[in-house]
Amino acid sequence: MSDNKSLLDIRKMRILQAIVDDYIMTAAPVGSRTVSKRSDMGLSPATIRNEMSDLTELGFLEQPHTSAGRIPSEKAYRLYVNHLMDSAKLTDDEAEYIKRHLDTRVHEVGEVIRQTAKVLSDMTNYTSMVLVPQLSSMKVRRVTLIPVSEGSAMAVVVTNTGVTKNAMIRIPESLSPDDLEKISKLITAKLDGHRLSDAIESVLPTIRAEIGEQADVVCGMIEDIERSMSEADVEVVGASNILDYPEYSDAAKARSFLTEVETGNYLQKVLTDSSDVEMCVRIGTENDNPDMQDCSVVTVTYKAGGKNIGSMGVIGPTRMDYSKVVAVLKYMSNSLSDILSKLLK
Amino acid sequence: MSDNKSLLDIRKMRILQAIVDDYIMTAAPVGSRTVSKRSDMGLSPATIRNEMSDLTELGFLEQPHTSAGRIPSEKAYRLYVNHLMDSAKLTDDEAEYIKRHLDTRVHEVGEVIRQTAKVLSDMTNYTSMVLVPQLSSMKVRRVTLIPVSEGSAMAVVVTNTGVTKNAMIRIPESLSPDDLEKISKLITAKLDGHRLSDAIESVLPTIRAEIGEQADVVCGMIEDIERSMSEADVEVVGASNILDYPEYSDAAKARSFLTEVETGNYLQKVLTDSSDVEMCVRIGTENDNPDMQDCSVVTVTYKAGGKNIGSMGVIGPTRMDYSKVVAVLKYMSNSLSDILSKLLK
DNA sequence: TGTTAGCACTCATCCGCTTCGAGTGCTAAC
DNA sequence: GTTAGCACTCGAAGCGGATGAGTGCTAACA
Repeated sequence: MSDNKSLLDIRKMRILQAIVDDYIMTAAPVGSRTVSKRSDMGLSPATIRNEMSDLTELGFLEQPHTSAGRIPSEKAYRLYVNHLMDSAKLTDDEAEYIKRHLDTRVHEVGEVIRQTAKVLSDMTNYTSMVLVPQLSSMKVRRVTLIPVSEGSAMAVVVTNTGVTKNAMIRIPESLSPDDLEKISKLITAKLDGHRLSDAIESVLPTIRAEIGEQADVVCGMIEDIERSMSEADVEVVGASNILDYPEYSDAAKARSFLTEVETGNYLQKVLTDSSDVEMCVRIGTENDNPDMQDCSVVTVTYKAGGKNIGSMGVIGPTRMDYSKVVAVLKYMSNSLSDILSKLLK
Repeated sequence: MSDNKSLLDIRKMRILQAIVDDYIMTAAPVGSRTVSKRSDMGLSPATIRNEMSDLTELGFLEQPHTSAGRIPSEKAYRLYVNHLMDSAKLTDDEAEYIKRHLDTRVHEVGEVIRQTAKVLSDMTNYTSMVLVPQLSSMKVRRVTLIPVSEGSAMAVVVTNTGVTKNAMIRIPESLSPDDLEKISKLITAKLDGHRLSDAIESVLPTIRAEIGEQADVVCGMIEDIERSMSEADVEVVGASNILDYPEYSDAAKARSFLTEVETGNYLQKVLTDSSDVEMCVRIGTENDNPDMQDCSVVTVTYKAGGKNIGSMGVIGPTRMDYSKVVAVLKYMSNSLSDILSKLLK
């Protein structure tokens, strides 16, 4: 893994970097001549060729056929991401663009998340995804049950950070609106300050102990609520951007990508799995979903009040502009964290 | 419009029907030989050719080039939809499939709508869309305001049919949770039995008259709520199905279709515009959105308690299997109406 | 010993050519 | 009114040579 770097002398690394840079831009196999001209190393194509031959043998480059140039392997992208790419800063224009489009006057979390996803997709021209802040990590401040019809109610949970989520739950038909109001107050009193995920273990026994008769009903509701709330919501934008890239000009390939994105299962999995890693890059077959194995996924986390509360990411072809994507994501992570920190008091 | 029919004798109509049927299946220009064989009219290709020549002159057929077959024009699809197609019944298997997948035990409206969209898309292999039942047509039963953070609250509206919707609204920072509870009860009392859309005109003045001091605050909230609630929600499924059809093998074309579907503006417009027409078919340029002018959109309404409360539809290439789409939509409209009528008491 | 010019070789792509065949439209005969 | 026959059109597919980007090897050079 980290051996990769030591296997290569500086010259090989610079050549590899030049090749990856070029391939990311053009999507066409890169020849020795191009590298010789582009990299200002003052080496002739012949020399470059020798080095490229070595790089191929080492598994960093691949040859579509004898007389084409070379294209980077996944191993090359991995090295590129870890050591080679110059971590680009955003231009002033880009930073300005983000500032302008992430409207800080918006006062609803969901709206901010949607804007973030939109900006992310617009700036990178790849598919973006943002995990809506997850309740499980926050403390409950209030639970409200609203009667909807015979046997069903809507449960609204508000957290200490002001994030809300709601779900329909089934209730015994015998409960009156007044009963629900009482139960709301009871549950709020009991859960206030606790994490929902902890509630099952720590709070339910107390309730059972304190109120004899209807304890089962109330506990059942809390379990229902906990179950509904632990489902992750993901905002996805720009799925169709993938059609701009020649590697997806094959309709079947585009289709399987888009279908996977539409269902969102894998994206959700990636985002929740990475929601405690500041930055994470999955390249090609590092994705365990077969339909995503010629994509790369880059994710970052975002915070509120110094604590990770969600993550977001970008999906594109393995030949994506990692440097730009990383720069945009880092910037956006900070912006979103700032906004949410203010918004969530 | 209805002249179209009278312009054509029965034989021409049958030939046209055979051509459209064939083209819908194959997406390839249809030649006289094929029609002669497929339609059991006992006519030679030469005769068919004469008729096809007439049909071309009348604007029902088009010729990609001299030596190809003919393809139906939009005018032909229109005639086909209005008069020609045999309104297929679903097979027992298909009806069975729908029954099995529209789980009537589900007790949440949103879930039923999502299932409906999924089934619609799976059965037709086109893109489906379902308008979530709109509050504006229903009567309010309860409005609940839940404090979320300084200055903002969540408003949850429950209607007489048990449909719910919620929105974040801004509130004066001075309001306490108790104030909100009082206001909730006040608003509920005032709006109960009224349509939200009527509330502005009929109820606001009463409120202003009755409670002097905080009337402005309350009325402002009601207006906020009314605004949020009147936004239509659409569930879209199967956008990537379009890539299965050769007319969208061009990446640019597929892209503009998918982008339009992703934003959903046009779909929402179509569904709301058609939400009082039992069935509506828009063929090609009958769509006023330029990106959708080689699609067709078929919509139907659905009811609860005998009253239209929403609509759903299917989007595909102009060469879509209208007969099947219409059959599926009609069946689904009935199923969904039944389910919702029970669900919404 | 590392670098480079030179050169033969490979192979996808392009272009022009031909062939093929599906389909038309017209005419003349039934 | 219908149909067989036939010349004609034109895209699609197949073929062959030219093109050129790119390689790998060798031999000479600093």
